[in-house]
Amino acid sequence: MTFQKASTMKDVAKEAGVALGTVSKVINGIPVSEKNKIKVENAIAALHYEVNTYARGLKTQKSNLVALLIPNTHNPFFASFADYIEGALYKRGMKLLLCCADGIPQKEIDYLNMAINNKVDGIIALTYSDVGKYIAPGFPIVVFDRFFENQVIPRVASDNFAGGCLAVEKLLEFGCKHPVYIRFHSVFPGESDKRRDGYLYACNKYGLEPDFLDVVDCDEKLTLMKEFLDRHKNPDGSLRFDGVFAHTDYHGYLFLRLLQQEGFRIPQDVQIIGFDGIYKFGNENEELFVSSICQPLEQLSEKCVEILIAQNTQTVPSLTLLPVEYRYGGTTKESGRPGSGPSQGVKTRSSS
Amino acid sequence: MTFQKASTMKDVAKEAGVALGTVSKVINGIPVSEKNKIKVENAIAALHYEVNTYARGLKTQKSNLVALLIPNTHNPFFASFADYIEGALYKRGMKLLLCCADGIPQKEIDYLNMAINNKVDGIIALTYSDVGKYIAPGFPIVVFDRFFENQVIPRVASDNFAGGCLAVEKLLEFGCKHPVYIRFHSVFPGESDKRRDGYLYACNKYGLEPDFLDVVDCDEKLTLMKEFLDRHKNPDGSLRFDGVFAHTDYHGYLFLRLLQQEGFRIPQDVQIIGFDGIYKFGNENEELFVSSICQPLEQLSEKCVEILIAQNTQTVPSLTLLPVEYRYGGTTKESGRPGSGPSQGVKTRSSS
DNA sequence: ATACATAATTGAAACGTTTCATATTTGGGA
DNA sequence: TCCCAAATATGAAACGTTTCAATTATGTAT
Repeated sequence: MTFQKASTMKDVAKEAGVALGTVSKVINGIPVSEKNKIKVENAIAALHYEVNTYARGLKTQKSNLVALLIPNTHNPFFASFADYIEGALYKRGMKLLLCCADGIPQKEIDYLNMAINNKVDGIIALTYSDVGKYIAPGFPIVVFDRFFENQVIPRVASDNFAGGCLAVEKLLEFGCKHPVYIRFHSVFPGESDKRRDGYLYACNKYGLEPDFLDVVDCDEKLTLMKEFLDRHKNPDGSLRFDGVFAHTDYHGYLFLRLLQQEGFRIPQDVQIIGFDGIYKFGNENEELFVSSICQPLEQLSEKCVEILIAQNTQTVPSLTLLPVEYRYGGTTKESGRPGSGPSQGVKTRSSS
Repeated sequence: MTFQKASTMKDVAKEAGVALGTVSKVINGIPVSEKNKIKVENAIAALHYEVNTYARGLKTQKSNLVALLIPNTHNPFFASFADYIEGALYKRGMKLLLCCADGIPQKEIDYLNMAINNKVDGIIALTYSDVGKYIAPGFPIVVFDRFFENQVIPRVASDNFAGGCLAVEKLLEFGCKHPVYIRFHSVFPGESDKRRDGYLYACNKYGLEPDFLDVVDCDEKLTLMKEFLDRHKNPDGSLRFDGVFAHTDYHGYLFLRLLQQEGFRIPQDVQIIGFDGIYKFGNENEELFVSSICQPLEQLSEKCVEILIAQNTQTVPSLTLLPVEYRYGGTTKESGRPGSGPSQGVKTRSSS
């Protein structure tokens, strides 16, 4: 268990009494006579030989390293995404370089260059800037949840449009007559813009009047929500809407609190459906913050890795959409759930 | 912006009309005549030269890579820790290899070896197994929040003992007469065990009878809590405790819900203080889940990186404790806060 | 103008792999 | 026993850096 001097393939070759090339073959699983294979394996064990990643990388120009470029891991959505990506890579013997660019375009570009310098085999990006513009054509990359002009780069995302429809349909199913949509969006376009399209489509389909708050994200979210709320109050104090489709669970949760502060009961007076499927404490056996259109984050992550790797050997679809699903989170009037809490079993992920 | 053929130092030397060694000096910031410096810089720019990490690593045996070995990033505590570590490394021009071992000892050891094989410059570990046993003496490593026999490895943690005391003192300050302690612990020892010691010490100091639920973590947390609760009910249905110090915010939150389900009001009937300082949606401008003894996670992360790097050149303290602080999270009766919510400004981290 | 100390530059060697053209071994058939 | 094709083994070259001993340029004092 000591790593005193770090033995090399040359040492192994000498110890085993074979040539360098033979050792290389054994290490890389290339057929070799049984006799020599055993000699080499014994020598490797005896010397605690470990492949030197740098020497190998220098020759092969492969690293088994993938850079994940995301804004941060404080946000539970990104955090879980990172975890699933890590797992998907680990299964394949690959490693994850974590790059948190805080959503700052310049930092995203810096990281991109750093990753390329470090000879990563590929990049999975959830960025605000159009990273495609800074990547050599053909360099393996997958973009998650974002939409850019450059159609060349493969993208993976949830079916946000279907999610927007589903949110409306669920609200209608649970008895809503007037679902509104609330959104604070980034200045950069993204796949999630389709949630709005889905909402609008569903409104049209079911003969509803679209009604929404859709502004650029800012620090005055509460003020804007309050104004929206006030605009929708009848003279008698009642509301002119009874359902909310929030662009994200977080927005839904903010609105939930505001409504509660104003004395409205959730879900009795107003039902809320968010988007993402964020669990409290990041624990999938916990409650959701709000009823939600849940993104299949684990499958999305798996897909990202799959497509990243596949593009080395084949052409991959330029857009892959995975289906979303509605899940109860306490803010909807589901039949059989009179506002009661969810599961009782409390399994925890490793906790601090 | 094309990376056609990836030029080398030799190309740069030729282009600039200088020797290889001169190019190397310019790249590594070693003094060179102004004239040559300019020639080389121009050539580098002209050829879009980028250092090859593998060639460099092969010579220097340095990678500027640090492995972070944690259970996962779903848990917001670990997720934020990872983010801060990433930031602290980025500031120093270093990169983060993210290793999520799910708290499985064998996986932790596997990752450890992988990291060493990949010639990381150091490891920051938040593990369950005693990784020190699998590391060559002298290999740069910092252990966060864990306590192992092997005193040789530098450890960083919050002052858990002081935190345990502080929790009791705060509960007393807010009017509690009988604070209990709730904990579901790992089978592995850790620095956080000191929270219990702090609780006991404070009980003794203030003449209180210690009273706690302290069992190994399992899936029956709710059942055990319910039993604990029932054991502490008076014949009239009132409780024999009025304050709870929960080992983590999560445990505090579970107990909070249970108490609420049983009809107790928080904080009027029972006050709760957790530990960690977990924000909803990982957003530090959001609410805490419960009032909490907060770990200074950003400073802790910075300290980990600092100590990891320092040990290359100097002896570092074997244990570094950082102070914790109490923060209001809605589950305590603070003067001036009659159960009202916290801040109104809603700044968000980059959100999906 | 010369000598000498100092500063700057040079390029071969080495880091530990993989690759591949060449050499050696193997064993089955005559 | 001998030959030959097929299978296996060999080790030099190359990957792109850094390092360092040797060389050359520079500038100062005489």
